[in-house]
Amino acid sequence: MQSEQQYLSQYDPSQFEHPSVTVDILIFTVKDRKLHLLLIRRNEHPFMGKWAIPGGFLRMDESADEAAARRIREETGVENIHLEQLYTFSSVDRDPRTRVLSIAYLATVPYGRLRFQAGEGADEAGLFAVDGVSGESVTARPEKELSAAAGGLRLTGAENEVITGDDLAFDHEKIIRTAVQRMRGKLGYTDLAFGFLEDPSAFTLTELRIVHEAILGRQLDIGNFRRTIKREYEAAGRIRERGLEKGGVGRPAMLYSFDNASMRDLTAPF
Amino acid sequence: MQSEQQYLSQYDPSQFEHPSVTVDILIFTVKDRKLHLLLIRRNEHPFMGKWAIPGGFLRMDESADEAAARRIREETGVENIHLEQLYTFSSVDRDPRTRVLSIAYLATVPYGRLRFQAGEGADEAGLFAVDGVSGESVTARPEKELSAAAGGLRLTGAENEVITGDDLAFDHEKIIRTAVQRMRGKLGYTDLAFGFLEDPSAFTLTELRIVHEAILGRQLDIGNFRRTIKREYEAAGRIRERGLEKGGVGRPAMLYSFDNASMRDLTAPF
DNA sequence: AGAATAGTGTCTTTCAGACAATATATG
DNA sequence: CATATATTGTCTGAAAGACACTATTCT
Repeated sequence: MQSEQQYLSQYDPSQFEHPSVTVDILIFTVKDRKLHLLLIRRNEHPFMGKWAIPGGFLRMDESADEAAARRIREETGVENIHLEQLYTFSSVDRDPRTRVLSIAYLATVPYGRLRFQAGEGADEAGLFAVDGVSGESVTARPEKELSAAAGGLRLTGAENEVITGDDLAFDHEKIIRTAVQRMRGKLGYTDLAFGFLEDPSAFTLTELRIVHEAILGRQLDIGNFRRTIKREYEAAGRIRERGLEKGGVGRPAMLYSFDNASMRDLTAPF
Repeated sequence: MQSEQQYLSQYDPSQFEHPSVTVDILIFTVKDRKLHLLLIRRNEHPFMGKWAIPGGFLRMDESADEAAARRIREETGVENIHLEQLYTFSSVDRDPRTRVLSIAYLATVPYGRLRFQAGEGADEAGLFAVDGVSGESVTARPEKELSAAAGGLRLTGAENEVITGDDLAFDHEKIIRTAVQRMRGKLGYTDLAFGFLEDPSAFTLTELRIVHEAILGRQLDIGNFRRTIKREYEAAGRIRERGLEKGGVGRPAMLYSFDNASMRDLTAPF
């Protein structure tokens, strides 16, 4: 009988064929009261010239979480932002090169911290406003066919350039739709919105509301929003008053601070 | 300049090292008013003798969804059951053999349809009642360390055999906890519970409530449960009355039918 | 004063939880 | 009738949504 030691020393991982694994990161931010997504234009085959979600191959010495954090650092210079796993896309034919799995991550970045860096291949990067993901098409499985019409994703870039699913590489339209739906769904019972604040230690409730409105794609009642947030967060001691805002037009707002370390993740469930 | 055709024909997928990818399936069922999980005892290294979530390597010609469906068919003889992706576990050291990613799936199977088949390696299989997953530890990221104490997972098998995290292979304790939490979280706003009904075209509201209670691990108020279900499902035409139950003790219950095809999945979001 | 923004209060409806009461079967 | 199960109803308090009102700043 073999011991576990012996077994491990003789194990040959190359006896089976393995798929490639990439990590793709949906980098979201809020700018001009709207939800935006960072895409890069591919300058290589396949899908040369199309827009794509930034990503890269998973290295053998890093977990998917680590790979996602590394790629977002390389792509945007940003560190320590909120990052959560979204879904693993695995259709056999999703990449024409060979079998490629994609573990998709969702990142929330304050706009002020975003720096577009010329990527490795000097890719062109673009921020696109996300409109027209149907509010309720909460019904489909990500990997099943989502009719492009229903839910019609619209992305609006600089100089009002509008792109649609056809201008995206791979199955990235499907991935973007899944991500937007997930964000909307989780907004209400997670701390997702705080990841977009420029300064979580000094923000106004109006700023927080604007983040919520950008994600949901609709206006919220000012009074009801304040009441709800205060009940959920201030009563529990998770946000605190930090004195009045300085400068600006109109009545100065109360500043609040949120302890980023207390961010609830809720990645898998719910 | 190379055409896309040329590029693809010259692409060599073996230029990088690739991780192995497995699909693990958490097969849940409801038996004796309790949530149960199917585990198999490993008869090979590594973790020989420990209990594990059934799974297998992803083949190059199948998606992860297909692999999960295939494995559950092989393991239990069951087809056409509800299956959803849970999370992809990717820690570098989670498998001592080599780098192995696991895409975890969650399956909901009516107890009456479960058939234990002697697996490929004639593994011993066991159904374990799931107790003592802390109701609220909704705070952690699945891949981060979850203190084994908090949430203390307890699995009770045949003849009251109790096993804990130490008796499980790999990081499977973490995966099981993630799955149970996810089920609880999604129970309220998805159709998850219907996947456990022996006959979705003829069930009573009491049967449906027992499924909810098993998943949540606590009793529910009978009247309030009925009211809520009827509002959510009967008003929307998603369940229908199908006449009275026959036989049994006490007042016969109304039978309802649920159209399985209308199952809302909500895999990724929410 | 007027414009702009922040913040409070009130009314109504919806809904969840606790719990009581009624209905219909079997033995 | 007793027992068991199913089904309906009632009361209360919490919370969401619509909307009106007040407060504080700047120009």
